[in-house]
Amino acid sequence: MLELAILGLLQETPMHGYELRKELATKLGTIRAAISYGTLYPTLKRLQTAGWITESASDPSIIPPMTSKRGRVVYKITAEGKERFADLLAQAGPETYDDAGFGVHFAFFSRTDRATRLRILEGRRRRIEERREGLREVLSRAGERLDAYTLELQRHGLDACEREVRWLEELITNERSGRAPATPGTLGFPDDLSGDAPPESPRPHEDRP
Amino acid sequence: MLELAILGLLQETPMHGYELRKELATKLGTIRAAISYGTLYPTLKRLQTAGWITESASDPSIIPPMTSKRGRVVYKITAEGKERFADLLAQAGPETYDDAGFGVHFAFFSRTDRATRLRILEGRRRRIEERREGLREVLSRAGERLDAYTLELQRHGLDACEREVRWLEELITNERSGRAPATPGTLGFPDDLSGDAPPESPRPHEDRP
DNA sequence: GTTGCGATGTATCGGGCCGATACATCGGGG
DNA sequence: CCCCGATGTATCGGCCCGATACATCGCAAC
Repeated sequence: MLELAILGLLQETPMHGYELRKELATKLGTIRAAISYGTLYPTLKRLQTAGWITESASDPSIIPPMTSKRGRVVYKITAEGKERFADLLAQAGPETYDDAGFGVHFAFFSRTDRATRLRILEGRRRRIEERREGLREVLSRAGERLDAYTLELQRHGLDACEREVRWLEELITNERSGRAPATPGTLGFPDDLSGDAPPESPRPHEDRP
Repeated sequence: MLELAILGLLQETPMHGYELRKELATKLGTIRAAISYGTLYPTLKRLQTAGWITESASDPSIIPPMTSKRGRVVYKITAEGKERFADLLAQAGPETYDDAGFGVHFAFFSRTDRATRLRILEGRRRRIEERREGLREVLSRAGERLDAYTLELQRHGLDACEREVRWLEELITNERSGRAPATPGTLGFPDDLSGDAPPESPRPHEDRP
């Protein structure tokens, strides 16, 4: 999952590890607070070995450099890396629909075509609906088997599920009618979108005044 | 974290692995769908080595047994295990407040005293508030840097944070006034609650009709 | 009746990700 | 001048996951 995120960010611009971590944190703030270095550096090494990214010494004219040994390392995506990114983004395994997987895919939706977006959105909805049904089951039939706190936890979880299903449903409706999510601002990254990018949003309805 | 959950469940009744997994799934359905055996069995081994639990051959008179080799293994908590459980439940490290950690602690709140419950609830609230502030920051100052989908993800996350803070606030208020969570049914497990158990709930207000 | 299938049940393996830790440079305030 | 916080790269032990293998039980279909 992290692989996809790194490839996605490096597609926008080359970066070094520290920067990557920060961008990851803001882009995926909902999913994971901040990626650990104990994950990041091994993953970068892995991607490098696979040939998806290359390591290049920092250009001293651009970045105020650490003047000597062990200077910062800038990572850059390769052509094969871009292919890999597209593959990962479009293919849907079961892990595509868990919390982390879905979040990463969603965060890069602007780099996908509508069909893929719909497929992922619907898969995620199905997943959450299953979770929801499981919780309803427990709440209805195991009312006396569990204590008050556990029940409260389940109720809160059920609520979150129902809320997410509604959210997904709205997104799916928007996709089908050819609208981007309800965002007042403009789209970022008008650079190299492949496939059809979502059109400007007409802001269907206002729920956060 | 799993250690705490296992100890908690085995405190109620001895069980074998398969059963444990199912109970774990219903008790922590909100947190993790189902624990992997690749996690469960090594953890059981670890707990056994540490002396928190013991392994005993299944009693054939109770459980319809698999008639021969590799019969099912029933795990039972030890006195040291109960101590360990109490320690884990009451102590609060930073991991106590992340999603999984908080969920497990909360699920066993009926085995804690009110002071501990309040401490954990407030720690969790603080954690979520920090996440919320981070998201607000990103949404306000990075409006043009991120694309519509990423922004929508952040908005949804922010919404979930605000909702959880409200939930926690309500729970904290209830705790302070000496009420259990708003549950219509009775408390389960009136067996060996240590410390002060939360009293019956007067169902303060109705928000899920 | 036997055959096959789904639920029950125990166990291992490779790999992803985490927190803790170590080490090094840089700019600025006391 | 010296220390401290931000920047920056890297490793290690450990938790947890998905995939896989293997074995038994009850039952229904053929």
